[in-house]
Amino acid sequence: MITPTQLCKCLGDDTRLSLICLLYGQGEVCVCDLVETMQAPQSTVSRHLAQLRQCELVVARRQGTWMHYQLNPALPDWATAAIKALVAPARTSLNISLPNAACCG
Amino acid sequence: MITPTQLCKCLGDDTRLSLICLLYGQGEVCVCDLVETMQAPQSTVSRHLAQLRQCELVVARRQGTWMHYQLNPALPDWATAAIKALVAPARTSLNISLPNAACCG
DNA sequence: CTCTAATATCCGTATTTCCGAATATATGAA
DNA sequence: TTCATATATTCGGAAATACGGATATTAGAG
Repeated sequence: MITPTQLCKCLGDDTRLSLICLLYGQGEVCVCDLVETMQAPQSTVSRHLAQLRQCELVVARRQGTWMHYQLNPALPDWATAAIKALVAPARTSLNISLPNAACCG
Repeated sequence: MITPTQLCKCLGDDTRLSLICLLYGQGEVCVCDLVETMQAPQSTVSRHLAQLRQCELVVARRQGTWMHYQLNPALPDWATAAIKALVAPARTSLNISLPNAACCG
């Protein structure tokens, strides 16, 4: 189970917090869309997604060659509350819009 | 003004999150009490307090030789909400009780 | 099987962060 | 002024973290 310190460590990085912002309220998003929206190297995005998966902040589902990520719907309430408080100001300060949906249908 | 990434970085360390837990809901606490309660070297506590001050998560008031710290009462709402969500589980996972009040009256 | 696309992992390097002893600063008392 | 106490800062080294190109893995198509 994730601890508050671990949650904050995970969210205390622009790339990872951006990913969380892109996933929040979006259901599933595939990696190629995240890579394109963030304009970051694929290996960077994938590495940070792995870290978010390890902390169980996100869950992944494979569909053919694509991987679809979403926020873990089973997070503890305190984690959900903290993320909810952070997403709106993070979207502003990191200049996050909605994820593109160009790669997979 | 603090950003969500900076807030999370600040809280993503056991020592600093413990300090926030000790200050939360306590009004002012002086450094000597924080040092004694945390059983950490004075320089470590002071260094982390300086970092929290720099992010404006806490404010300090000098009274003679003592410094009294408290949570910044003027934090943005989103930061207050995030901290509020984290303090209870952090107190559990970091085993934080109330600060001692032994050193200054 | 081979080829291609999507994603994950590896690896060396650069940067950041943390630590705590030692030292510096600031204040009040004598 | 000198001394003692409380706190802050400095410093060098250790550990953790981030980066991104190169490579590996996985799955579907042909």
